[in-house]
Amino acid sequence: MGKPTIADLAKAAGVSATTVSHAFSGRRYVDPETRKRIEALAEAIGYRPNHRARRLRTGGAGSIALVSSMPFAVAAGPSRLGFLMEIAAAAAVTAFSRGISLCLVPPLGPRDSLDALEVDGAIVVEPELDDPVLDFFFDRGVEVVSIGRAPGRDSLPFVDLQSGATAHLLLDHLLEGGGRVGLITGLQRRNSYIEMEAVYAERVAQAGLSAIAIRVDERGGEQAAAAAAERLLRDDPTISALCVPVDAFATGVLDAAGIVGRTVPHDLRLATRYDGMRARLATPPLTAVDLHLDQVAAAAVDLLLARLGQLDPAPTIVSPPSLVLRASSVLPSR
Amino acid sequence: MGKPTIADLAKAAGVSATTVSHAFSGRRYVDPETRKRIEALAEAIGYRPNHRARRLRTGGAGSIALVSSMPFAVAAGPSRLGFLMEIAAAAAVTAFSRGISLCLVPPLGPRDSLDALEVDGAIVVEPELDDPVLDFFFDRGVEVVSIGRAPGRDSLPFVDLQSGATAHLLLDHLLEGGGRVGLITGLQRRNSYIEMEAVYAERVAQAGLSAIAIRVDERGGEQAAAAAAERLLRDDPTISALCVPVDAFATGVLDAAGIVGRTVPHDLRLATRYDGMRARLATPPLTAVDLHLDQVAAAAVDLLLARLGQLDPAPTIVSPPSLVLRASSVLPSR
DNA sequence: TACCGCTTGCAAATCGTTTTGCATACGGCC
DNA sequence: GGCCGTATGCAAAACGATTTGCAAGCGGTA
Repeated sequence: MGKPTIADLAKAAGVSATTVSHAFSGRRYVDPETRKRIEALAEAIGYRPNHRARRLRTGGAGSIALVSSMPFAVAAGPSRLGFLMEIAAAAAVTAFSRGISLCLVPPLGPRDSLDALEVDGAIVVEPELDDPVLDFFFDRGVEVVSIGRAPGRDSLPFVDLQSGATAHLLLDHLLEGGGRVGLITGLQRRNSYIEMEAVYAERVAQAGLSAIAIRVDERGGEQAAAAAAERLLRDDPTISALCVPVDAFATGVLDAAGIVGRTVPHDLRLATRYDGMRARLATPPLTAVDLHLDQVAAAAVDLLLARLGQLDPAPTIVSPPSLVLRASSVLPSR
Repeated sequence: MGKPTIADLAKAAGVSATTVSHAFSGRRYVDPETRKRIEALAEAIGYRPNHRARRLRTGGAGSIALVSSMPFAVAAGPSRLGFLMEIAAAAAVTAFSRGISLCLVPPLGPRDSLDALEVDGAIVVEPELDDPVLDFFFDRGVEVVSIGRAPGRDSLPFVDLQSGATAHLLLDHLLEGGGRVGLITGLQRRNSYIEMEAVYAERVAQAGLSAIAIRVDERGGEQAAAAAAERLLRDDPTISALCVPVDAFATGVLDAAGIVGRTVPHDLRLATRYDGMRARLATPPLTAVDLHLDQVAAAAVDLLLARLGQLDPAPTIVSPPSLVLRASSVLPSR
């Protein structure tokens, strides 16, 4: 016969299933001695409550989804993979410590392929404007929080990536080197780009400089950025620094700089946003921002659980972003 | 009132719940016209079958786990993160295309934190000898397959990482450059290390050379490898090439080479296994092996589903590993 | 007419919990 | 002794689907 059920355990302990249930849940008083006996017996016969039955009764799936709003692997090498996966790893750890599991959800393909998914809530990473993935979950009545504000959806709860502060860190650093500073963001309308562009416009105006900002389609990856940067650098030789938040774009720019004969950082200073392997291993290594993604991920999980009523709302603390200076933007002092 | 149930739909269509169920599952004939009506009505009232109820009845969780047998992030930067996450991304896509979802499971911490996990099966990535994670799932009666053979568990189904072939590719390439070739593997007993060491011993013997092989604790990461390599290179200046399967170790060796004043590839040729971002972005870029992890991941998902009886066993094809030559092991031809 | 087989549909059991409403026992109090 | 409140436990009703066994309708055949 199969796994022992609550009825088996009840029979063994000489009580009813109700009492067993109460003994475990504590929702009603059970004689301590009875409870002890039940617990010991449960251990002995190897009883474990059936999740499926419990969930049918109580509702709730016991899991949450982590969703990328972008293709996992863009054609030429995984672009946001590092970013997403660093979050995924941290989120999985936090989720499991809270007793729920984490489903990794690939970007929306054909609608129905996601029909199998059953989760209590979802975390969407850096949604873009009118992101279809948000509608998808809304339709299903699934609670959603985002990492990074969702443009055009002010009511959606989110964990702030503090893109404004990040933008200031990067741009101030590049601007204080003097010269003309350009900006390369993504074509998609994500909050981090929007804030970055706003701060850029403001700073450039303050400094009395003209803006040089272009957008590249994320799906083009490194190559698209390299091509765009090459054009930009040829058109405008006065550019002395570039702020390139997307790390894959930044390494593309590095290639472009090589092609047009500019040395980084001497002829072109460069900084990016996400401080991942890409930034650290680039040649030269890229100045970047520590976004504390592990904390962000943990905060997102807790925020979601709080909204689901499974956790008391206790705001997790996320450290402010901090600049990590590297050779790509720092001229060696002589 | 809540979401429509099968009873609501049945009433609306003027049939019984049974008929509705059969109309969807096709397990028994229903009049095509009736079925049409049911389907149209389902769409109209927004009926979607309740997963929880279905699962209680049929058994099955509708999801599988992907498990790392190592800490996600080892102290000094994610070492195997790239490897694991590349698999995770591909596995998620394949799993969802098969109508099941993928849970990312952090390495075993306190036992009970995994109690929430409910999956039909698990994929364990490169288990080591006596890996506790395997026992954990066996205890729970969860079907397991591994990526890379599980040492000491010959009966466990697995997707071959073709470590023998990989070893031959790397070692033959390094050996044909002449000189003495050393090997740095991991202390943990994973199949890929074991096979690599075996092939190494064989090849070195064939060539009439003496073996220089050391093992480094994976948990020490890049630094530990750098320290070990530095010692090795100082002790034995005749070493002309190193085969370092762990990518994080390989970049550590790169550092060590710099410290002892060796230029790669001129004074030391270097090759690693996993062709990830680390290998590609290192300076110089590292010769590596394309393991076709996307195919491996897809094959693992399908193998698991086949074992669960949810898929007809149709062996997925995994391309043989292929060498990716890069500057770390190829002397510029003059 | 009686019988058979085929098509189509329904009622009811089942999966294993949680939870509600009721029952029993018992002690204390007037 | 009668009454009431409290402590403890049980029976039974959900939860929403799947699946089995049975039956009605119907045409064809002997």
